[in-house]
Amino acid sequence: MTGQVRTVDGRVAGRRGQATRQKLLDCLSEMLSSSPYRDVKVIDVARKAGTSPATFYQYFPDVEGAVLEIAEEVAKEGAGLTELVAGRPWVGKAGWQTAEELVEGFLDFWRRNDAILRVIDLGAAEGDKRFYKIRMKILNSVTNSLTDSVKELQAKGRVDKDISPAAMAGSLVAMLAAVASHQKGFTTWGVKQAELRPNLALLVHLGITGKKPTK
Amino acid sequence: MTGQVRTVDGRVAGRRGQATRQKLLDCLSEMLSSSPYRDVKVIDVARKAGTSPATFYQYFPDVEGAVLEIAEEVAKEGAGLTELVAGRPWVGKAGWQTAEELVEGFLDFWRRNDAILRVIDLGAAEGDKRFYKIRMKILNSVTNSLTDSVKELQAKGRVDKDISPAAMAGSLVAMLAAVASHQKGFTTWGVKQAELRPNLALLVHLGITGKKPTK
DNA sequence: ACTTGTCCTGTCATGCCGTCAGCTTACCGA
DNA sequence: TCGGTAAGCTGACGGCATGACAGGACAAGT
Repeated sequence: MTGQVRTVDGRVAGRRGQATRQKLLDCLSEMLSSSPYRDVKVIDVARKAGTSPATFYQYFPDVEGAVLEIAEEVAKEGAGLTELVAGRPWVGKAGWQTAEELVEGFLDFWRRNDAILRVIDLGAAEGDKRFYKIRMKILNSVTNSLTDSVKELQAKGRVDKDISPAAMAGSLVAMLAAVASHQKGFTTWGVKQAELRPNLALLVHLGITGKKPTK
Repeated sequence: MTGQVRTVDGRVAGRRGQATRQKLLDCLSEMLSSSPYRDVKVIDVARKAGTSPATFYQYFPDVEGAVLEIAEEVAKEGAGLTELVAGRPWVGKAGWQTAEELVEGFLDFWRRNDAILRVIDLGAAEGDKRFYKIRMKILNSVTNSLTDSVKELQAKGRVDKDISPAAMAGSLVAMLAAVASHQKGFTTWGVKQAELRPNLALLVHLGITGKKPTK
């Protein structure tokens, strides 16, 4: 498990090579934000990076391979989302704040990386295991924390025994992800961000604790 | 607004032509279920339909054009989802049943059409207005009904005034759509359908009425 | 059989894909 | 300073999908 970056044909990449590789990744990332995934061509990425298509194929097997690379990076960042839930309280005013900050943090993360997350989502929905795994990695950080929170509340008798912590957490996280990826849609449809976030927080709070929050 | 089906070059299609066209749509539909959208090629669709690529281009400008066609059909079917909410009660046991049936109906609809809905979702998320419009058409049928339900309950004083009906309905519908499109994901992850549906119904009920259901 | 209009396909220019051999560049030890 | 070696890059090529066109096949009416 060395951090060795290798080319497709097995050579180890040096300083220059890594720079080129990174530049290709950056350009691909940018292209994903500005044009449909389906239309992203190797030749365009290469041109944008000021290199040739052949160079691209030295570092990545194909476009999807490069996308997976970017996705892994985002997944690493996403692991930090656990902080939004782990060890936070779910009672009283503090509980409401937990819900609010979770929503806030989640939506921001999604907006920062929306292009690549869209592609991950599609790949996962289409049944590609690699993308599915990455999606899990990102969402699990929050889902698992939320699942634990529910279990804890159940143990204390504050939440009904008959709800499934995993299903509840998964549903809520799926909701956050879906709303996040259609944020623009909501706004053009007439729902303002200012209305959206409190509502999501309310739903999260209701789902986890089963009670209305005390603001 | 005649129902006239036309070829790309303007001629009206006859019986035989319409049959060919429909066959191409069917084959495309099938291909979308079995392979990633990105990899669907005109030549494959044509081969599967027992015809030539040139024929495909007589009826559709490109793959996306044909996909939009299929999407419109699904949107028409989706309009019927209003029935799951319109005029249904949200109090007592009947309220719980409304929530359950909504979840059930929604998930079934999604599973029946998951391939095309995935593509619509992607197109919408990528900012394509045509796909966005279609997505709205499908989701609005439910969202608007739910929005009305919330407004009604607010008018009766049964729901807090400070929640935005549109944001709440939109969030819940987005959740249903997201969970639906990752149904397989949930199951391979260890959450059973039998757990998932009641949880979703619970969340819907909580979101709309603000109260736990009486089962 | 002939005509007319619909329907399909063979073919072609174009452009992207993915690979390879071979050239250039950087690093290093003598 | 000077090769030697490995990293890094690219031109060029066969292969395939695209999208356009003209012309052949076919059904229906006369």
